[in-house]
Amino acid sequence: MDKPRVRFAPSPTGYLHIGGARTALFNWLWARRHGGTFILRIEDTDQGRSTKEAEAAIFEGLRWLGLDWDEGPDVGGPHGPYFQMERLDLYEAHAERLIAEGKAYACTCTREELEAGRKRAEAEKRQYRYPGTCREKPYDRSKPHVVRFRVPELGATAFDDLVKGHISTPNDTLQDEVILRSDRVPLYNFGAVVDDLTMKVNLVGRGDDHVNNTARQILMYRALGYPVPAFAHFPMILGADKTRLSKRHGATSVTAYRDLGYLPEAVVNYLVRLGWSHGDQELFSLAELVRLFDLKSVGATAGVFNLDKMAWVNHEWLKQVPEEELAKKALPFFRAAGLPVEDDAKLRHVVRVARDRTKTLAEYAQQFRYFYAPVTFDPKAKEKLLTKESRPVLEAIRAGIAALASLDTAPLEALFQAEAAKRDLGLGKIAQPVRVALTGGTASPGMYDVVQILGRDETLRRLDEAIRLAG
RNA sequence: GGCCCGUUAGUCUAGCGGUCAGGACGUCGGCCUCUCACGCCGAAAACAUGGGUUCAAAUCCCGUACGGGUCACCA
Repeated sequence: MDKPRVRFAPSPTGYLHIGGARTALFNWLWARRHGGTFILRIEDTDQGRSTKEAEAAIFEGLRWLGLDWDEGPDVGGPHGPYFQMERLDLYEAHAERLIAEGKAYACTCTREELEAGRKRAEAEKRQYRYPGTCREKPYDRSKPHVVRFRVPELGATAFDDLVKGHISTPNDTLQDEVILRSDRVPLYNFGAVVDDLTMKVNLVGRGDDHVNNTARQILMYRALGYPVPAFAHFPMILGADKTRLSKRHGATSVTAYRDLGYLPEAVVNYLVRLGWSHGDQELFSLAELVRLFDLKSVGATAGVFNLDKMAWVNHEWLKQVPEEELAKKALPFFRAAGLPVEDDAKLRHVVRVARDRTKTLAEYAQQFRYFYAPVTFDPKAKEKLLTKESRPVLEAIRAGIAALASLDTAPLEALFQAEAAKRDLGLGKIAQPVRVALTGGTASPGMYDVVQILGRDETLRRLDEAIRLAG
C-alpha cells in the first residue's frame, strides 16, 4: 500500500465543530498510523461566508486537539500554505483543458432562465435536471458564462467506500453541473477534485454528507485522466433528537469544550469512540490510537453525541493528571470565576479533593468556591444544622482546633472522634454542623481535608460566625 | 418527490451462520462512609418489521417501516 496522503479541507465559515474535528481526527490518525501525510487545505472559495477569524479558529481547534499537519497553512516551503483562493489559475487551467477536450462547456443560461426551469419542473412534479441547452454551443469566452461538466447519460458510477462499502449512483440522476462560476472561481466538487489530484491525495476521508458528490467527482477524475483515490465517508454526528448536530443542541465547537474544562485527550477519546471501536476498550490516548486506529473498524451508522459519556471520559482523564499539573490546569478556571487563587500547596490540596468529585475543570471553580470565597449558606442546611443543639458541638470543635498542635489528619480525627464519643453521638452528628459552618452546605470533601485547606485561622473564623448564627 | 446510505438496550458499541447476544455511559439497588463523591458488588434494559435461504440467522438475500444525507454560480 502507498503511504496515505490524506487531507482535512474545511471551509472557513465557522469554528471547528465536533463533526469536523472527528473527520480531521480520523484522517490524521490514518496518516500517522501508516507514516503518511496529513494535509490541511482551506476551502475558501465561498467568499461571502469565509472569514479569517474562522480560519484562525480552525487552526486553534486542531492545535488544541493535538492534530498537527504536514502540508498546508503555516507550513513553509513547497507544501503550503494551501488556500483555494490562491490556486485559481490551476482550476481554470484544468477547466479549459476539459473544454478543449469537449468534456466541459461554457453555459450562458442566466440564473433567471435556470430558476424558471426549476419552477416548471416543480410545478409538473418532475425531477429537474439541467436540460443541456448550451451543450453544443461554440465556446465564446467573451460572453458571460459558467463552465459546466458534461456527465454521461447512461450507466452508473460506482466505488467501494472504505466505511460504507459498495455505492453505486445512476448517471442519469446526475446533471451537467457548474464547475466554474461566472467569475471563474471553482465550485466545491471541481475545486476539491483538482486539489486532491494535484496534491496526490490517495484517500479522501470526509463526512458522509458528501457521498452523493463522490460519483460526480469520480467522473471528473476520469475526464481529467487521473487515478481515482479511495474514499471513506464517516457517518454524521447527531443531536439527542437524532437530527444533525447543530448549535441548538448546545456547544458544538471544540474550543467551547476546552473552555468548559474538558481535556483535549478526553475530547479526542470521546470523538474517536463515537463511530469507531476496538473491542471493549473505552479509554485511548492519542499515541495509542496511532497504533490501533483502523478505518475498517469505523462504523457506518450515525451516532448521537452524548455529553454524559464525554464527561465521564473527561473524568477518567482528569483522574490521571498528576496533582501539580492538575493545579496548573485548574488555575485559569478559578481565576475566570473571579477567585484569588495561586498555584500553591493549597490549590494542590483543593484539586486533590476535587478530582473525584467533578467531571470538568470548570466545575472545580463552581463547586469549591468556598475554599477561596466567604461561605454562602444553603438556607435549609443552616436552619437544620446551625441550631442551639449543635452550638455546643461547634464550640467544642472550635476550642479543640484552636488547641491542636498540628492540623494533621490524625489529631483532627482524634478530636472529632473524642467529641463524638463524649456525647455518645455518631461522627456524622459532629461533622455535619461543622461542615455547614465551614462550607455553607451539607456536601463537601472530608472534614479533615476541609479544615486543612482552609487553615486554622479561617477555620476558626468560620466556626465563630457559625456559633454566632446558631444563637 | 428522485437518488444514496443506515437500523443490536435511552446513548456509544462488540458480534462478522451455532454466544446464557459481551462491554461502556446513563438509570436503579446495595456495600464502603463524617456528608458528597470515588471505589466495589448487583439489577433492569437491545437484535425495527415481514418474508425467504439454511439443519441453524442479530449475522446472508428481498420487501416494508422508520431515520439520516443529498438534489445551488454553498461547501
